[in-house]
Amino acid sequence: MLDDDVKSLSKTHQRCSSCPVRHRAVCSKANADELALLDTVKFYKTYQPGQTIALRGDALEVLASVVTGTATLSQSMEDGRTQIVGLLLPSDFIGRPGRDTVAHDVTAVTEVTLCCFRRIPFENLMVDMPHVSVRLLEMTLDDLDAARDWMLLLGRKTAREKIASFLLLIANRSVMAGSDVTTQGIRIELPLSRETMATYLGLTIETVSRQFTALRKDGLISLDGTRTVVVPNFTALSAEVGDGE
Amino acid sequence: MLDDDVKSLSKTHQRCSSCPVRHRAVCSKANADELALLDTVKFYKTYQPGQTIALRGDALEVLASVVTGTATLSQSMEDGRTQIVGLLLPSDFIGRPGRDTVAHDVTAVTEVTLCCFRRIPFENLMVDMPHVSVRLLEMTLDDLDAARDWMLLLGRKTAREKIASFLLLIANRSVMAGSDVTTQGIRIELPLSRETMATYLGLTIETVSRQFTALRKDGLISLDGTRTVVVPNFTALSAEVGDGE
DNA sequence: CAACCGCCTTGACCGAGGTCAATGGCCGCT
DNA sequence: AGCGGCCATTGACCTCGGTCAAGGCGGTTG
Repeated sequence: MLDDDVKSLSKTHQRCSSCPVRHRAVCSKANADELALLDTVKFYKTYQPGQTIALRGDALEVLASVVTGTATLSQSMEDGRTQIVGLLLPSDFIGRPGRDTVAHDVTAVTEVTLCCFRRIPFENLMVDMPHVSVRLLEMTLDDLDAARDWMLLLGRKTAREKIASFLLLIANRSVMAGSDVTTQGIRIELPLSRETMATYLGLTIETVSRQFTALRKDGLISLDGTRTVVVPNFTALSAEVGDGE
Repeated sequence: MLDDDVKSLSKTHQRCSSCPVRHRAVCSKANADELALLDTVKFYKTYQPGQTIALRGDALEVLASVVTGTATLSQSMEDGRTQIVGLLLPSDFIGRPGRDTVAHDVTAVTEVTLCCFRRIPFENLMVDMPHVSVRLLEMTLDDLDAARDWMLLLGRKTAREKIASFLLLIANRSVMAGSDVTTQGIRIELPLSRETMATYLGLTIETVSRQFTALRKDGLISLDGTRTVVVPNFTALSAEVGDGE
């Protein structure tokens, strides 16, 4: 994973103390000693939008935390049908200790910066970093819950419910990140194109588009350009999701 | 979780040495000391087919390994639409250390026997059982992979592909468990009713039924009663799955 | 042995969402 | 300004799988 031949990537080393995901990533519970250990094996890499970060079946040499940007985890069939099985956002962890191949394709959506650890040294250090392994188990359990919630969406929700669920997911996140909440409503930037959303939601691009216009005509959202959505009434949109949030 | 008031459950204590899942469950890497620790907090419980083992939102007081039988993990919407998000088979682990509520409904499909651990003592013991925590992380990562594979099935596969995938899943498992492989083909017992399969595959019961007859008419399977399937040509059925197995 | 019940199958119909194709905006480039 | 590329939207049509409804089959009960 993490192809070394790519021209566009930069390698820098940053202080953990100024890291934007210091308090949420796999290292969030690490003490000073543990951070010092991590520091000995970590390095940064940057990927451009659309760039492949890793392919299913590749040798798994590097584990990483997302520092900035958005990436996708996806799974494909031979005929090209593909399903995004996870969104990777800042603080999310990529790769699995104890495995030697990559399980899913990883692709950069925006520009992505990773904080990387070579796998073998990281695994060896894990026994000396109990807070890191505990945090990793915790994050993996969270990912598992998220994956299972998404299974309900993929298997049972209608197109409209899928779009509403997705918008609320992004809205919740961007509110947490401290974005625009005005009297006009909540203003959110979509990190994904229509096509990527479709791949995430198990829909086609046309259906995504049609549902956006349907929600707009029903007054549940308004669009400012193609990537900015204003949600005037959060509760009204929540009612479209189908389940109890 | 694990309702204590139910009449039909039995509580026994068994020797780990004769446990059928000793080499695959969360305790599989435990040494003698660790097993002795587990022994101090473990007890058995049995549930009848259809019985609820735990409900989403319940206080999570007990963690458990499935010893025998089949159970489902499921997620429901207010209007009753439900999706099975995981199958629990012998050696699978239920519950998550570090959480205090149940995340998904757990239901017995067949008679189920669990090897239970009270959560708090188990969590406290975890620090003294490194092999158990490592194994738990490993199993959780496997579950996550399985969940993500299932997302591809739910989001992108046709009804026929879903059924074929499911049959191969069960076939693979029953071959591993050492079941009937004759010159007539592989004989498999379905652990689930049509309805439960439908809930697992994101289909309706009618569609499941129709696809079974379609596969039968195409000579890919033959049915012996309603719960026994014979697969004469494993490779031919594999071709119906759509992806590279 | 008839009545019943749970589960499965089959048929007729319908509709949500996929497919195919044309059109429209936005932006950078010359 | 004009052109071309990319992405999004819209429309017309079709199909897969859902819905509704009617049996069928096997096992159990009186």
